[in-house]
Amino acid sequence: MEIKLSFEGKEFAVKAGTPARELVDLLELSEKKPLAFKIDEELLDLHSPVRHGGEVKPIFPESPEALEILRHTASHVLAQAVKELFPGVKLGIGPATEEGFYYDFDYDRPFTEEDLKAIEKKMKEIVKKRYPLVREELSREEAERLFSELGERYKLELIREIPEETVSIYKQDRFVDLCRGPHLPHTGLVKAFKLLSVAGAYWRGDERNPQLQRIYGTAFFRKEDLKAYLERLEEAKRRDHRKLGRELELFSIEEEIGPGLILWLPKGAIVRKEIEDFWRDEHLKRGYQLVYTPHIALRDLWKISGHLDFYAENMFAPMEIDERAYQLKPMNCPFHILIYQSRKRSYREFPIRYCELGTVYRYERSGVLHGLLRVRGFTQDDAHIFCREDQLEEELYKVLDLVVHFLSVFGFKEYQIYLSTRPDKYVGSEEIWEKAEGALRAALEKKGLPYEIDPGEGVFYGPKIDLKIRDVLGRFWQCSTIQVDFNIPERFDISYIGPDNRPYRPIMIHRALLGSLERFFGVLIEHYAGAFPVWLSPVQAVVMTVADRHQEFAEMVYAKLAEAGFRVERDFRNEKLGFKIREAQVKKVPYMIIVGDKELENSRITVRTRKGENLEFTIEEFAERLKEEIIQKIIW
RNA sequence: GCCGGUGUAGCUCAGCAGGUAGAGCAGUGGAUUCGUAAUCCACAGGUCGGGGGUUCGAGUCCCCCCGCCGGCUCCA
Repeated sequence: MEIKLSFEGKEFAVKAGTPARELVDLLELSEKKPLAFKIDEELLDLHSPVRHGGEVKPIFPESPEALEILRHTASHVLAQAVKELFPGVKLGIGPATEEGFYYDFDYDRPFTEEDLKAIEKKMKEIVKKRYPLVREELSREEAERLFSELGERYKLELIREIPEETVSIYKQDRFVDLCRGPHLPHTGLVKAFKLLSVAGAYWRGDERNPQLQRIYGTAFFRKEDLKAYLERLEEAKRRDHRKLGRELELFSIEEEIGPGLILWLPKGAIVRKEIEDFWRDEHLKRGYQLVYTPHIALRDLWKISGHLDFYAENMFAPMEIDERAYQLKPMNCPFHILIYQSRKRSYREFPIRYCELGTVYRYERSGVLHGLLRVRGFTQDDAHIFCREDQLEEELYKVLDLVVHFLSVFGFKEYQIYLSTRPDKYVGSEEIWEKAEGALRAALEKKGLPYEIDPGEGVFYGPKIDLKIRDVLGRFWQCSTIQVDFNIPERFDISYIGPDNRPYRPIMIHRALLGSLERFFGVLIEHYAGAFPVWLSPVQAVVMTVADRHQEFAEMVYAKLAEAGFRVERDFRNEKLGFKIREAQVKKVPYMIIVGDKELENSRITVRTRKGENLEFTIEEFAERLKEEIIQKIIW
């Protein structure tokens, strides 16, 4: 059978099953050395047979697809090295990932740091040998025989689940692996790689399965790229909110209090206060009503809401008071529902939007806790919107609009958006799910936000939109979530009176924009590397004297700024100026106001920014600048 | 929860093969009055995560527990 290919406007035909490497000469690419081809979106390495026609795109080391191929081959090199060094080791899987690659191994003792070094050394030898990768196709029986001879029980398990009759394997030197590919032509191209860590990982990600040892690494075509990546890791370490949180005295987590419970220190609390003020103002402006609700409620409330059926494993255990069981709240929704129900509602009131910075407690398994990003007690910037079905789309649009507004104020302009659809375990009719999913989709499209579908990942009570924000290092963090809920209105049997004087069931939207103040704060710290914009800075300016004789003037400068409402501190200590500047710099204070002889003389102040620029102002001019910067929420 | 690592002064860390703790920074006191990232001197500060055990003797060895770190599973 002939297969038609096109490349740069020219038409070619090859026999089905022709190895893709023959295309190199056919397309006259031997000079440029492609690593693989893409034929109509299907990635095909040089080892694989051409089976489908279409537009051919050669993949070179610079192509974005090439890294994935490189890393996949790197994982095979890793596996070969491990098998040679540790006979008896069993292979799991070894794919490329976003940032690198890993391979899972089953071995009778844990791998150590030293093992990693030895493995790396062995890998370098394998790379040096430039072993060609060879692809073979086997029948399922042949493959089963091969891998059972090799004692690869996990591979056998995989083979048994492959629907096709033939499977492919890749060989290099004496190493064989069940693999779909694609791979590099030979191991010699895996030049810049590094093993990073070992960690436990359950076979097939299921905690009922045995736990394997996963070795993580990364690989690039060029040494410079590897170096840049490792530097980025270092940079991420420097920005770690747990480290900065301690250094800048923003928050702390104390063993005596318990894991996952946050103390907001004064410097962190002021940042939170600014965020909260902004949040409340924006909500009130947009027709939200502010509410407050308790931290605990009778267990029965959680029965009605369904949380005990669907969410019990995430809730703190009940406590008994006056012979009645109470539980800490993991969510705010039941309370908002009861506020809704506190009197009869009319369609004229709609939409009703209740918002609350509500502190919730969720039991998270000990191993998942992480600084501010994953905690057991946190404050959601929560809101519940009650509306009619015909208002749903409009309300969702407004919520999206508000999210984008909020996030961009903090400097987050890029998002990954996921629309999660109906899961296996759900309440409500299929029809209503479809309607809600449609409304979410329409709102996203109207707002012009690109999104992906996350099938089956919705919460049991309704579909949702999750929004992940990209920080300066290119990492994504989930904060915002917008969920439609058809469960709770039903369970609480809430209603409103329509124009025809008959009761109707409202639809409820459940949404958090920043997600939780704790997590958002953690992300912000890392995003700004602790150097907050002026409006958020715990200390906006420090007035520092050069010598004691400048104190009087400095005190006046301080008083004026403090009276104007700025967060100013005094550093009149008997220390050298350089010392004071260093300290303010380390604390990431945006403005350092220097008062010495010169300033006294001409009644102006010298202002050093934390970026190192020197500016000169009258006090009034500087106050004006600060004010503007705060109002505009300027980021620098 | 699971696998691996780790836990010494507020912070960062040293403490070799078991002989009853050390540095820098921070803190306190003093001297210095010095203009853009660390002035000098002195002092104080630790039940070495907790409990049990081995030993004449344990920060160092063994066991149990707790926290933290890297992952897995889960998630705002």
